[in-house]
Amino acid sequence: MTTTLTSPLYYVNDRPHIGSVYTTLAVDALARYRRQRGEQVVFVTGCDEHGQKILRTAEQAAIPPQLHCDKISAEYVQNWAEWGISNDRFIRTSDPRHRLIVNQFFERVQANGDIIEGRQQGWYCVACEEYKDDAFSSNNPTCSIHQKPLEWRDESNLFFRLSRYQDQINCLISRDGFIRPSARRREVENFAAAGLHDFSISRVDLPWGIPVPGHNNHTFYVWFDALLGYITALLEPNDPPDLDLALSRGWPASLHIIGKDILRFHAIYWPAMCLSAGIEPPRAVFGHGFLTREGQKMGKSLGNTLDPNALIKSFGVDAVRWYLLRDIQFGDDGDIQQKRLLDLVNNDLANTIGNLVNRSIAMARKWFDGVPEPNILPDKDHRLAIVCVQISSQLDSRYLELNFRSAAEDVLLLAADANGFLSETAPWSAIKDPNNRDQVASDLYAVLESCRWLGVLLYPLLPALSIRLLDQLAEPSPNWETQLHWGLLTPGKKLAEPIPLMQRLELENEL
RNA sequence: GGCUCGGUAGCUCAGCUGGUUAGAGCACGGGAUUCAUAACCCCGGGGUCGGGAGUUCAAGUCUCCCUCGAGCCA
Repeated sequence: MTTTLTSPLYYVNDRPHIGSVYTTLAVDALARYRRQRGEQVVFVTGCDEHGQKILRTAEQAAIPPQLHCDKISAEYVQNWAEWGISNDRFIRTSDPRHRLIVNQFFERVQANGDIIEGRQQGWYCVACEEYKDDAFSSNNPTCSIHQKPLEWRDESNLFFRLSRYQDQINCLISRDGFIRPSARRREVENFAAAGLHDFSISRVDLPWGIPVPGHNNHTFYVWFDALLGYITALLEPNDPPDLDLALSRGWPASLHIIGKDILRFHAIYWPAMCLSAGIEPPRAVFGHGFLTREGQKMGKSLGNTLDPNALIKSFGVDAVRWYLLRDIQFGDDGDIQQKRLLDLVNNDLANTIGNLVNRSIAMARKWFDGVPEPNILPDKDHRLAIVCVQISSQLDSRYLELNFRSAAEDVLLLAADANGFLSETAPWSAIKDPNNRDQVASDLYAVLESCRWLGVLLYPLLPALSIRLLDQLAEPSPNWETQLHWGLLTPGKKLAEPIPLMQRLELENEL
């Protein structure tokens, strides 16, 4: 049984920005969690490369569109590598195999009688790649999102008969857990309740797209082919481009994680397309919120965008990843604040967790030359053992809810408990009396074992830091199925000198 | 214009089906400690829960009106 998780396929109109990093980090955390829980995960990401907007961008740069796409998608690939993203697939919709999958899919939809010819008239926003229904009143129509003039279009297109799926879509979107978070469900329901209209799936005289079989001059509308990228992506590297084969590799997707702006495409259009082709719709769609920066929308015109590369350079991957997942309720909008990023990273990662590991190993080395070996190992009733087990079981429901914030807080609780335990037992005082040596050994063992749990539990949120932590305990595996048992840390084992897990960040210059 | 979501300590937010003196983290102030990355631990100040009216023995929690913010649809 395969679990397919997807990020959006990012539009290559522009370089990767913090918003796509955010989404992808979240999918990554979930994917890592699911893998640790023993699931066979296919984590899909990639690029959406067709459409008029891409063509124009390439024209402006005076390069062929394919070259433009190659450049931008290469940046994405490199970016995800730098951020440590564990995607299993990276699909590009200009991939030749994708074209054949789209054709096969289209044949099925057409065979089902859901493709009709029609005439599309209206004001079109190239930036949105969408017709705007509300522009007729104005005599100088502009796109409310992009503040750019709309273009009048009057062309005969192919339409997908979305209207036939009204009932099935109503039923699907009212299903509990299909649209998440549930707060966004109503919005989609209202849209559907207003009546679903057929939508055009082809463009005329737009060379940068996949040709529609049997219809000269027509290429597929970007969205039609882009969504299908989720299925093409399931093909393994040497698979022939066969739709059924692709589907057998992990369809239906367990979850599409996307920004709230494209919820409608994923919750209505896409499932209807699947139904038409006789394919099961995705199981669920999660629309997360948008990020602002210091209280302001980010945008190129405002000149306040955050460059992902600059973030890595200034703070490092762990710090940014922690901050985004830890401080912003996944689903809600969130505000990125530099001071808060520094505060939280320093408090949580450097002080609470990093220092705990550091002091524990230092004590163990100083007095026991490694992991202590008490006469009786602390057992499952030890207060820290109870906390470890309780928190790890709680984490399952956190990830089920995609509540990364609470997951992070839970893990933090364990570190705080271990710190509190150290203050209470004060090994540094107790050790002065030789009679206490065995008790100190036992206490320190419990703390080190808790550190090991910390490392394991932290893995989905902070894979790099998790591995660094476990390395210092000479316990390399973050596997949740095998490692979440109390007492696996080998007594008597030598430990190397601890290295701070996370350097405290200094407030240098504003980003 | 219709609809959705939100407005709780300086900041980010918890507060389930209404019920003891409204909570957490960060920030801030004080204390304790020295194993540790001046880290950890303890204590504290700080909120008329956006505003108003109503229902109720009792409302941050329900109803209505207003206001502000984000968004969907026209």
